[in-house]
Amino acid sequence: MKKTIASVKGTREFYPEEMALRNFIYGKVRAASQMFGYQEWDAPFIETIDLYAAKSGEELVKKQSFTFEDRGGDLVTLRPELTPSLARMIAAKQGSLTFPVRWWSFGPFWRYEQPQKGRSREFFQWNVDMLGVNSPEADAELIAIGATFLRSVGLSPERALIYVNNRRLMDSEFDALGIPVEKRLDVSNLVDRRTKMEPAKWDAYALDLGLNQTQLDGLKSILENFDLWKKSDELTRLFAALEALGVKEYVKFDPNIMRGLLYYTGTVFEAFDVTGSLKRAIFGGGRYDNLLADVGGQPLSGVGFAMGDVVIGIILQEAGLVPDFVPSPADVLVTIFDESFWMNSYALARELRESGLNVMVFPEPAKLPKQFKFADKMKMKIALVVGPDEVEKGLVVVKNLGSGEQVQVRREALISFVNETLK
RNA sequence: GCGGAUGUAGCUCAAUGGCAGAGCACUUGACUGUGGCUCAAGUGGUUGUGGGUUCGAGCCCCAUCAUCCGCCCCA
Repeated sequence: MKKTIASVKGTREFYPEEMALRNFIYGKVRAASQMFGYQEWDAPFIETIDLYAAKSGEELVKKQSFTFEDRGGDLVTLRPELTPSLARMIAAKQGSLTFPVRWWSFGPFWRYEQPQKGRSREFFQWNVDMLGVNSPEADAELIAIGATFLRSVGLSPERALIYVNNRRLMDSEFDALGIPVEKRLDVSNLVDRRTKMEPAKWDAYALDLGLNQTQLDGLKSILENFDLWKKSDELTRLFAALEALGVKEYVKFDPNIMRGLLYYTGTVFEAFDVTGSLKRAIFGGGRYDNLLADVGGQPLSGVGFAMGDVVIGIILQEAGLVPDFVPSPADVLVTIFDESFWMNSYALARELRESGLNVMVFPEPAKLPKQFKFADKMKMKIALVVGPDEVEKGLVVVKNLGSGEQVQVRREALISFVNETLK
């Protein structure tokens, strides 16, 4: 190992190959968002710690945020999530914005966690939100955007599913069991852990939280009742809308989906890779009714979801859904025959560029085999040679690097010939 | 914060406590106007770092750093 200064723990370096994956995801995310008429926006990457202290969980603020003192002595934080910034920005212009607001964003976030598979300290996240409409149909639209994205990257419903539940439905079920309001958070965590714990231990944990045996049995029957949604008007309307939107096959009701965030009040949903080894959610979101009022705005209901780039990137790669990496964005290499023809090649490259082609010229005279080898490694499609014979006769050699065929073309016909070859 | 594993050439990895190696990649040549295939030669190392044990450490011991996997947490 040479002595090099290491990158910061938990960050990722984007070599061109990784950058291509990031841009692939960004392109699909943008397409899905824009297809539904959402506007792109962004917030500051650094915020005061107070913004998160108000509403985000204590764990997030105290242990998982990159927080430091600026030169003026204020505590600032690299943003760990976007929603508080969204709430502030909406609240600040609440009187002048045209509602419903439909916004999407894709940008960097930081969380000081232990890096492992599917999780890094610096990552990109897609956020999509609609504010100003409170209806199951609006919830369905957000879910449809997520499903549209999954479909667009080639993840079929056999591969990825969105599980849906509703906080209000669960609350009324918990009421019926006589589970008091102050135990809701504990029960919520309990439900979240059900798939991670052995059944006997989970039972013991439940009783330990203060549930009695009748409540435990009742809870279990709720969590195993996949027809429970029929009791909820909201979910009945949600599924009708999902069918009309053409994404119903991606969505399943699951009473076990709770989501940790405190601010969700109605519909909640999470997408998972059904077959893969990765147990982490692809994206997740839900309806939040109180967020705007909590940051000082007028009460305003919203619904949204977020997707990190790390998990979806791994899934797409493992599923072979990432397009082949093309090293060079240029299709054409102009070789330099020798020093006396150097400027000749530069001028030829310029001429081709001005016609709209992406053209790379070898940077200096070198042996032709070396230049061809370079073009081959960069997976370029065409190499051009202008040597003494060609200049004398007004020709250019066009070599098709895929087939190996090469022909001499009159210089005046070069651009149309190259364009034809590239088709 | 806790636990497990791994650090040797640019990459993937070998090497009973006894001369630090292979494949791929790279450079050159076979081939002075043509890449992929083949063959040959060559370049490339403070074995993550710092200590210790030993006649002798890539290997054993201690510490430390980094990476990976899992737990916790997951807004």
